[in-house]
Amino acid sequence: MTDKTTDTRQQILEAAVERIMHYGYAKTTMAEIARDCGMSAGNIYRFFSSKIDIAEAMARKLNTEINQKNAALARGPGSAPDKMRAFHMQAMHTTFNKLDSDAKVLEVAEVLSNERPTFANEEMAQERVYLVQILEQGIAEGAFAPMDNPNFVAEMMQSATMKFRYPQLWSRLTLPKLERELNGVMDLLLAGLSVPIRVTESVSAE
Amino acid sequence: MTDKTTDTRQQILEAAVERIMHYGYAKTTMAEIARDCGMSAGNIYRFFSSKIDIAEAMARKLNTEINQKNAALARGPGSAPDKMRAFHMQAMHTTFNKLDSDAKVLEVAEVLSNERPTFANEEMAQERVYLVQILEQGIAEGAFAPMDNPNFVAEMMQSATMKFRYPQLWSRLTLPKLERELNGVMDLLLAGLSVPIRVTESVSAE
DNA sequence: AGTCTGAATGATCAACAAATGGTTCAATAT
DNA sequence: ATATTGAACCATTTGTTGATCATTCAGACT
Repeated sequence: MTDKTTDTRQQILEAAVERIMHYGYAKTTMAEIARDCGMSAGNIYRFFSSKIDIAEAMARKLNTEINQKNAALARGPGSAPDKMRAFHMQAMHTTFNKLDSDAKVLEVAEVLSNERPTFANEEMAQERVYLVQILEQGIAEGAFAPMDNPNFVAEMMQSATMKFRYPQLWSRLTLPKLERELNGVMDLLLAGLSVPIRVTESVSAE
Repeated sequence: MTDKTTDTRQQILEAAVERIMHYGYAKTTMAEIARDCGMSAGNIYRFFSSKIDIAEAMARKLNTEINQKNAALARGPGSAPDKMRAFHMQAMHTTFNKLDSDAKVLEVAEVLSNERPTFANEEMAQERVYLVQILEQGIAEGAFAPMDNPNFVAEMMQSATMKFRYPQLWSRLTLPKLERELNGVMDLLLAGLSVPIRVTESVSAE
């Protein structure tokens, strides 16, 4: 399990995280990471096929923590509507604080979304797993009306709360104002979930 | 009413629109606009206090048309929920087509949102006037539950549909996919509007 | 007086040169 | 054979210098 290869991969990743968090992605060079690990730059390519791959691995690691928090929340106690609200509130707070405290994370996020467009989609899909759990709990408890396709509804919840994902990119609102807005939007959405939804046939089905 | 000053202002604005639409904002110089009007660059400043002011006037003019379409839609026939859906669908289509057809408009929009941050807010507020009209019609007809503060609810509708305002900035979705998503979100929101909303007290009131 | 110009100013931009840094790979070490 | 290096390659970035352009304003024109 703990073979040398994964060990070295780990070491490289740690060195990269250290530097990237301190100096940023662009300012961190492969040569520096290599020096920190006592190897040559070329050798890194036996463990990661590119610099952006290191960033992706780093982001995956960070997201593991978030996913665990989300899993705990989805599985934990409380009514489904409360959990749904808390879920989105937590997501907003997490990104708000991350972007607020160190801009280095933002830089990595931007580079990743440019170079690895599918990565963000994966994360969204993962998040939906937990949203669907909450939705299903709500249906079972009678708080939400039954629905054909919980995953689609989860996607709609994500769409409707998009503004609160990258708060400081859209608006220069303060956290309290964002909280009030998100609560307002959640009021509407949760009310919507409590009622059987008349599904619209697409204007232009594809 | 038609004094010379406003005439000249109009002439400058038209010349600017012509050039900006053709060559873009950055590539259009004050000297060129002045030449088109048969005057010196310095003289423009007797009519507009800066280049960005010209762009703002231009955007105001464009938005007048949009506002008229919105007013017509809000006042026109149809049930409130249908109109609410059509309203947001129209907004999405308008920006999608604008950004798709000529990137020049996007450039002006970007410069404006940087240099005149309050301008976009004004537009949003104007749009809300029409949203409130639709909401009030819906309440009168019984399609929407009564609400304390229609303007706040209109704001929430705007927040929840933010993703569909600048479609190509967020996602690389095609128009049909965006339509389906927006319809899904509207299904949720309209269902929410049909039910009396339990208003949440802010987690951290400010 | 009120209008307008064109030169002066300073900030931003473009273009080109130099250096940097991601990536590859033939040679070397183990 | 496998692991590692370091020089070489080329794309991107950085630094520098010379325009260009928005903006101002002292004076000219009416």
